[in-house]
Amino acid sequence: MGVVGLKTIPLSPAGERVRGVCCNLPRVSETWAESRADLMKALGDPTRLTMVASLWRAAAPICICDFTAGLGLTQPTISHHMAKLKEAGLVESEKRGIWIYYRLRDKLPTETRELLSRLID
Amino acid sequence: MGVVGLKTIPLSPAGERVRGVCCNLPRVSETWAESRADLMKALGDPTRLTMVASLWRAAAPICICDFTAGLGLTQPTISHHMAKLKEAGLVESEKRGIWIYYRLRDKLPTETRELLSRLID
DNA sequence: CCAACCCATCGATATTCGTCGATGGATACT
DNA sequence: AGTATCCATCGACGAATATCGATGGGTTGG
Repeated sequence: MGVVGLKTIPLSPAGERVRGVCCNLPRVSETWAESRADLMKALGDPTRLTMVASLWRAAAPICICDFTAGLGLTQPTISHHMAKLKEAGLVESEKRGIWIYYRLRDKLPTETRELLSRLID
Repeated sequence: MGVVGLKTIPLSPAGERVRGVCCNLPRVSETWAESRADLMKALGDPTRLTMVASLWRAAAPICICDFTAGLGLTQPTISHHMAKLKEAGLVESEKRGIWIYYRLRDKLPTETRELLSRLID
């Protein structure tokens, strides 16, 4: 439970595999795979990736209307994507007057931050 | 074309935004977003991410049947996921006898390799 | 030659996803 | 008060996706 992997080493007379015998996989944590896949999924859409890259590079926080103007998409669509980014823990928001300012999350985990750095820079 | 971004800087008397005026976004290449999002999408599934991590850590190449045994999924399903990884340029295969051995692509782009390193290690 | 194994592909199905229009709440300008 | 702007949410719809069973082509061992 929690780890995927299996069985014993495959055998063979001449170093070849044996029919019907599948060999052991490196152990990979299921919870790790779940959570990281969720992050990748959040970044797995061109619109969302563009938004993240914009926030990554932006000096000042950005509003929904800015994205709506910049990418050729409707306001509900941008809002929907932003909600996904927020749900993935990548983005935080702050309401000021009429606007809601979005920025990359301040307390981003180091791994995530470095991953974004590799991805965007 | 090819770049998303826009317009002029927003103005305000007291440093605040002006209604109806959306400000400029940092420039993000569309082709970049498309291709990177495709990569993220390939990694955006727990099963595929587990397979990639296994291949990343594996000393020797792995067969479909190994994954079929290790993850609780059908052979067509594993084969389907592997095809997506190959289509994303992450994986290459070599047929030897009955088996088809899969491994992480040898000539993986440096960016991609470093990204996988940040993601998995 | 036949049986067993490995694998890709096809067809089908249920679910998720991206997008839009419509609606309504909140805030601010006149 | 009335109007305009910003935004989240809802409902809907088509497209993409993950999964399976069935099928068939290769390859090997008996």
